Amino acid sequence: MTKRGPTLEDVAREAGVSRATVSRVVNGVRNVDPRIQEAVRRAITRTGYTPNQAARSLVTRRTGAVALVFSAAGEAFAARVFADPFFGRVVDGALGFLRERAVQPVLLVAESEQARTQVVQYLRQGAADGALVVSLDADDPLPGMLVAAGVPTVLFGRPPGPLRAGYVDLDNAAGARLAAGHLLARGRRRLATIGAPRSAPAARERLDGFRAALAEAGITGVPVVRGRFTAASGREAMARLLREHPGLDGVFAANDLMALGACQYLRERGVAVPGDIAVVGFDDSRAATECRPGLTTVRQPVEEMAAAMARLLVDRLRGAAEEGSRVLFDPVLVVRESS
Amino acid sequence: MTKRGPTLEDVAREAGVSRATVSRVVNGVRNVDPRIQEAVRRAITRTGYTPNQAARSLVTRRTGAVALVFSAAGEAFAARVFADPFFGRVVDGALGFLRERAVQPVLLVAESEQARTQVVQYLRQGAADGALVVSLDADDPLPGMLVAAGVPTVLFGRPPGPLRAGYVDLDNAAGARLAAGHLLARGRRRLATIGAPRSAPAARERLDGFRAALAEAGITGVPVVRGRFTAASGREAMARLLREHPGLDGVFAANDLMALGACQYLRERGVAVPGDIAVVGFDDSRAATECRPGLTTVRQPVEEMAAAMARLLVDRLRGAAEEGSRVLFDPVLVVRESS
DNA sequence: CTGAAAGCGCTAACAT
DNA sequence: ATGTTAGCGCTTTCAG
Repeated sequence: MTKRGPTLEDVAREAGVSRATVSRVVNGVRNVDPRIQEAVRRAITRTGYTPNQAARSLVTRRTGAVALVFSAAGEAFAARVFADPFFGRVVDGALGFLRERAVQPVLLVAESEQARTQVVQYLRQGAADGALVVSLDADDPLPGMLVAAGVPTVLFGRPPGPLRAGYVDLDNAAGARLAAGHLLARGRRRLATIGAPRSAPAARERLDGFRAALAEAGITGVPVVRGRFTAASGREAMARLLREHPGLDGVFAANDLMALGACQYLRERGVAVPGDIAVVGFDDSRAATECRPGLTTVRQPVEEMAAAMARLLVDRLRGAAEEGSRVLFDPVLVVRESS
Repeated sequence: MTKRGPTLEDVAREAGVSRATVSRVVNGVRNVDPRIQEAVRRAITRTGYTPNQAARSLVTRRTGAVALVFSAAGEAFAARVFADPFFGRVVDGALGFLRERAVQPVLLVAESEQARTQVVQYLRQGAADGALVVSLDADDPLPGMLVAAGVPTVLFGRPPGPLRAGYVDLDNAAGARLAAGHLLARGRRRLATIGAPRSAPAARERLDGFRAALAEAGITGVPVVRGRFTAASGREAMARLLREHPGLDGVFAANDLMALGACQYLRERGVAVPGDIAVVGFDDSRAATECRPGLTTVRQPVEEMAAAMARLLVDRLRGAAEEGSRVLFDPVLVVRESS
């Protein structure tokens, strides 16, 4: 049923040369007479030849593609992933880097156990040369499965345990310190935090860093309510904080979306931001700029980090980087109106 | 550098049978002695064998994967795609269907001309068996390029011209009529619309349908301001409408995100929704339920439509469906608080 | 029910 | 600088 297109053989015959020569031209190998190159090129356009990737991969053991895998369990996973600007930034960052190098990025979504198995199988079968993995849970088995399957892997965020995989990460604790310092400098002392599920390592570092910084300033017992990285959960968390700790004057949220939800809630309740309560988010995503008032936040250079992941992987595939290479980024405080 | 794993040959030797037999077992062909099957299975686990997809594809001309392509030009395309709940719903719908059939979904993003070329090349080289395409612009060359490259293709939305591709679509005009009828029934007569770029066919049908329905009720000259499908553009459009047509009592937006932006703006300006101005959106995305007040909207069953696309493609790959098959869905009005 | 053998289309030594 | 040749790992007739 699939009509087979022209092969190297056909082009070779058309151009009156051997398969090998055509292959050389196609792959841009030097040492081919310019006139013959030209003839081959014409034969290629005349026949409408396209290399067969399967045949090529079979011998080169390469595909020229790299997978970008988003992993986490849950209902309507894609709908949630696509609702969070964070992932879009990762995609933009990785794509920008890969396109330039003519590496084809393919996005894979591992939203369930079945999906995880399928994704691992797909990659272990050689559908891509390596994987960039963004996993949301510390206990996600996917990174380990990929590494065990021999797939060159680079992670967003330090893996919870030792793993033969490279990674790119932000100094989350330092970012949290920036947020803490800012709130303190603004004279806020009755602080609270909106956290994330315990399984999210980055968010955990943020909260720990925040509390550590406050502890150094003599402030302890900072309340935490956990959200799920969504604006809706930020609202709920804020509602609860307000109920249980009426005297608050400052809130630090583990990401912008939750900070946004918190701001919305406060505004609806007639609580002034930053007048009554100052709010600081984390990420500097679109949500931060679209928030009214503009959200003060800790910038995480997601696009650059994703590009760094891609670079790490590409270098490693070329043999130019170690298996466990890593790159750390520094956060920057972006002050807007919310605090 | 890539360590090559065990091959069929290795498993065959281990099990004391021929390659052909192992292949039969792996591919679930009947007519294999149960005892031999068992022996082969053990040999497979013992050796840790995984089939090499390239070798397999080379002979079968199949990959077992299907591409889901998002296409449209623009800066930070992925960031925008990921900001719109619509795409997440498409992904969830398609993935749900494909997973069950053990077809691997791979997401491809065509955000620039270069990307388009790369994507077409990738698919024409046989990296996937077919493509599900969600394209935002009527003048997007990608669908045509894919069809010309011989890639079995199914589109979201009717293609602007004749194309040997299947598609799934919503009766957008009917949806717009529902919105119009609802606003009229609510006694609204001074209506306006927030549209989308002229290049978006679906949005165009919505506006045309809306105006046609109003014309039947004797209302003409309905103002249009065009947005870009984003909440921010919805705000701007609403601001302009309010400025230029102060007496409005109802607005129909071509998607929920823009309706959401409009509601936010109205609220900030102290205009009551639906008291002063009734608002109707389109899609019934998450944005609709998260909007305050809840957004009245025309439901588009995106997940089902995406699943239908996947079914169309899979059937066609099996030879069980025609090249140009199509499926049409009916919209449903979902009344919430905004009108 | 199983095995032998012929490729699928391509790259990469190796010759020339 | 070009051609010849030997596979890459798998499926699939075709015999048996």
